[in-house]
Amino acid sequence: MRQFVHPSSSDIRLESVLHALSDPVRLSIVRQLAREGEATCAALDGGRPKSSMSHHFRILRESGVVKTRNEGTSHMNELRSHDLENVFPGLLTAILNATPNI
Amino acid sequence: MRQFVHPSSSDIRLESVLHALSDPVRLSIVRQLAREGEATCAALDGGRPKSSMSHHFRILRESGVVKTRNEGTSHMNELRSHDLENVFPGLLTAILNATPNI
DNA sequence: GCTATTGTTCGAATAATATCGAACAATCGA
DNA sequence: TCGATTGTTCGATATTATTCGAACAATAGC
Repeated sequence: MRQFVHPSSSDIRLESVLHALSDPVRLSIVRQLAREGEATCAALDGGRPKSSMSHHFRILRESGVVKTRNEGTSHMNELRSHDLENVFPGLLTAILNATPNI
Repeated sequence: MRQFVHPSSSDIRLESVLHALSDPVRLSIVRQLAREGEATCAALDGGRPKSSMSHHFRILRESGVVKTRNEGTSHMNELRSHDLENVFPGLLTAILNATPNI
């Protein structure tokens, strides 16, 4: 529960971002973060076990999609929208504009 | 070697597209198709075994990224740029604009 | 029809991911 | 300091992907 791995902007790889976002659970996390700005892990778990969510947050973090900071006992997550826009202009926007499957 | 599975535009799912493009081999196929317009499977194999490539082309086809048509004994592939643009505006452009990793 | 060419399909081995309970770590408040 | 709360890490299992040789299918040309 110590320091998180956050790649620097220049280390964000397109394949990793696409892989991170190709999972339904993670994509829905990202959509919710886009709506709400930031949220704790618990607020995003949708009833899933903590260990599963922790895994998904790690993938999102290590791919460069999400930034996590400590906030007391909880962890606050936000999208790295600016960094992503710098590295892959238009990508996150296009993904967020896509209609979620019915 | 008969009819290929090509989802209709409305059946193209974002997760599937992202997953298809999260693989380095498939991403490089897509980049090459974007440059050259269309190409046969053989022209895109980069020396890899045919069975491996056939697998990747299937993923690209079934996710809706690529359209394959018979052309004699060979198969001609092209990006479904228009369909993708309609369903996920800006997505393919953003991905193709991203600099390939060095 | 025979042969060469181009891909697909099958099958099996290997690798990578996902899922989740249980144990652990860090912080807050009483 | 003792719980309670919030996540992470570990370990084990299950599912899914990747890779590739070998066999098969379709077409073209002779």
